[in-house]
Amino acid sequence: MDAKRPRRGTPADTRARLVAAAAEVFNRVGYQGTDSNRLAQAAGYAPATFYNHFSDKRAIFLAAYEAWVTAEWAEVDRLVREAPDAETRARRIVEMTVAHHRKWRGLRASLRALVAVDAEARAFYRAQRRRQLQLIAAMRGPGAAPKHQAERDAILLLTLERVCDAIAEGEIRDLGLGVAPTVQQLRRLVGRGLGVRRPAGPDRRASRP
Amino acid sequence: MDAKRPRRGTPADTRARLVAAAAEVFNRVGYQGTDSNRLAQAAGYAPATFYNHFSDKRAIFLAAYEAWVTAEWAEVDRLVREAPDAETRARRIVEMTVAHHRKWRGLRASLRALVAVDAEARAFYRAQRRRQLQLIAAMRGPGAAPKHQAERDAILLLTLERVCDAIAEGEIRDLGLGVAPTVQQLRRLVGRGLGVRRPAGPDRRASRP
Amino acid sequence: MDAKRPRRGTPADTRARLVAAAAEVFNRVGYQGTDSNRLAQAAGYAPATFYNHFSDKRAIFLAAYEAWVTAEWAEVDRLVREAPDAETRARRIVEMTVAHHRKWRGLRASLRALVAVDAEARAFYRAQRRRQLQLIAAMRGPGAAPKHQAERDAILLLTLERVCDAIAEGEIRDLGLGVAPTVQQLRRLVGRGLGVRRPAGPDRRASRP
Amino acid sequence: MDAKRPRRGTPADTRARLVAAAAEVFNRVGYQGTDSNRLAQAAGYAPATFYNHFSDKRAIFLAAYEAWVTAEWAEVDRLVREAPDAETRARRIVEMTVAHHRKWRGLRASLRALVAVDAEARAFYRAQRRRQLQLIAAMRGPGAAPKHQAERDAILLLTLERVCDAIAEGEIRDLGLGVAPTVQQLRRLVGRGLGVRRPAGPDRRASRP
DNA sequence: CATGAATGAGCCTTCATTCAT
DNA sequence: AATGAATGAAGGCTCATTCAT
Repeated sequence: MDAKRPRRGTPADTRARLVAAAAEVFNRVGYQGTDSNRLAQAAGYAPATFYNHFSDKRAIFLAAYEAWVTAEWAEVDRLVREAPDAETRARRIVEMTVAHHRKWRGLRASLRALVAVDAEARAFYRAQRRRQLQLIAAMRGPGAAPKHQAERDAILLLTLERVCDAIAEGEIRDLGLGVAPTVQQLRRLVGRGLGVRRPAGPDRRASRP
Repeated sequence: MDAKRPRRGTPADTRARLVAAAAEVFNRVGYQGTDSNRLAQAAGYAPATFYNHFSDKRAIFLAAYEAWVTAEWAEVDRLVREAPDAETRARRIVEMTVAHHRKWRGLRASLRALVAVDAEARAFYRAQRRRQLQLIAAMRGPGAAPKHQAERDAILLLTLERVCDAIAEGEIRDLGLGVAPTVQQLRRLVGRGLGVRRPAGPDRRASRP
Repeated sequence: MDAKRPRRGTPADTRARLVAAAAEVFNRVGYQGTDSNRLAQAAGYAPATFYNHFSDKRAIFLAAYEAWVTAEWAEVDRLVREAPDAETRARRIVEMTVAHHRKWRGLRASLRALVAVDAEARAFYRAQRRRQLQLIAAMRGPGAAPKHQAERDAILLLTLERVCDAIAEGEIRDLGLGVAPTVQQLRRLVGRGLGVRRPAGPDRRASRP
Repeated sequence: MDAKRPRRGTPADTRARLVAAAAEVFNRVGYQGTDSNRLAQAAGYAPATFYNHFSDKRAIFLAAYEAWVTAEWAEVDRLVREAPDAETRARRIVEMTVAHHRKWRGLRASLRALVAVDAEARAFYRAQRRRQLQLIAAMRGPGAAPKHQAERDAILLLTLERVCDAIAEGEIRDLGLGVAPTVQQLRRLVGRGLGVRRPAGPDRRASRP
């Protein structure tokens, strides 16, 4: 686990190494499952070095979360811009979210636990959420929004997140459900939520009398 | 917070007092926010008494969770049976879920954190989840289920839970959204998910050609 | 250094053992020279036991100081009451003070250092000082006090203490001065300060024209 | 508190800046209340620079103490030489000592704590003390000294110091005593100790038969 | 069964000091 | 000489757990 001694780099390098190592450790063993000494060691540093860069464990956790959120958005943004049509866009968003949540499931779980208990973490988390909603609104583009569109968006976002967590954490599989159909349903929800007009087809709702 | 000395009752009484006190404490300060000595003290017992009834902190937490889930289900069950029609049923389920999540938001947050990290807690949680899905299936009644109905139900359940958590934790309010419209949307989702046939009306979907 | 495990006594016994051991350790290596773990170990206990009885190192230090001051006063009180005449009384007070300061010189040094830096320790110390001045006033008995008697008493008390510290710490000896003559001068000062009327004799002052 | 970067001067300049900054910091927060990194920073240097000039924290403390003692003596010397008569001299010595102790009370408190615990600091302190006693002897001038004059001088010096500390630290005030009367008594003691022959007057002692 | 003093392993943090530049 | 990032040993304190009563 311990990296080689990378003594004497720029502070920014050291900080980045600490954050990267911490993200990996938090993701693997959880926020409560480690301590600042181990995080330093995982990055190849001595305990005190940690405190030259972060005031405490929470601070590095929020830094790791921020890095993660930034990376995720950069990708969402790219996907949205490159998507040839709305349906592709919805599909890619779901795929990307599932992949991200799979990779960072431990970090995400720790995040929610911390948010529940720590006011500063909560504020930070809410700020990210607000930006996500703005991104969704931007995707839908200008135009007369139906009533309660903001609340609908929030519900969609929470659903996407929660179901992707359930997939990532193996909850869906453990319940004897299929991941592929679940993802398919998610795509439908996201497509509709973002305004995809679907053609008539083998859809349950469309075939109703 | 410390209860008066309730010493000497049946062991079952002691256990029940410990669980009740623990539920309250966990809900208030979180799983990580307390320790077994304090839990015993909160129930009016000495530290060692705790270990006469539970192997460790996780055990009492799961007991508290089980009690909570049992209570919630008893109420859901009653609501469902007493509801005069499907729409009322949906409304009551949402209201009850919001209320429960509001009251036990701290306990729920701790639960998810523990589930993410602890295999036994996870198994326990999954078992509860399975029973919830069975209950939903039972509500819809017998009959040919459309394709992927189980996955749809799971998504609905997760959405209901996650959005109720967001309401309970103040996330909706902090995002500048309305709780009432959010609840209204939830009712619609639950109503549809459970098979309510809605009359034509001022609904966006209904106005499609 | 470590005492045998005296497990399971009354809390008061444990506390008393901790205080006694701490007084000895503080006196030997100073307040800064030890830590709570070592204090517990010196009394034969585990680190955590310390914190069952004291909130921190300062708390046990003040407890040790209080015990010391109480013991010293009990002895002063006895000496004063048993002394057949004022001169004997003065002699005994000086002797006792020298002996006490010799025995507890390390503790006293730590006390002054702590008082300089810690407000609570200071308040505690001042309270003891006030009682000492009251005791001196009581010794002199009722009657018209000359002007500024309180200030004279305070100076006398500080002088007695400081010179006894100098004797106890070896400062007098290191300066090439005699301890016996120093003590003799102190006796004279204390005797006069407490109102002894000395007969004419081979005293410098008495021989003035 | 951090000084601007004064880099590059003679080593002696650097050393002097470090000592001056350290004296100020020690006086404010005590010897234990700071560390070598902060001392360097307070003087505007990097941590390692400290170790280019001093072997450890104790060394710079003793340097600061030496500078202080030197300054104090230079002033005492001047006062003594300029004083028109013995009474004025006594008054000025007391005033100066009070002022110095007021200004440097934190440094002095740390000094005594260190002297109690550290042999080298003790030796250094004793050397200064010896020179003070020589100065006092010189003040009194040549001539047949009464018996135990050296011990009397030491007691006088300790009394002066200790009472001035009590004034500087607010102990006198906290005990409900007057600073002015205390200073007045000190002047009397110093005047007599240094051989002032006081005229008959409203003094308690003078009224003796 | 209930007690409660005692435990010991270990987490969080600091600080005097070093070393490559 | 000055730097400043890095260090590692250790101090202060906590907590899940035990055991003799």
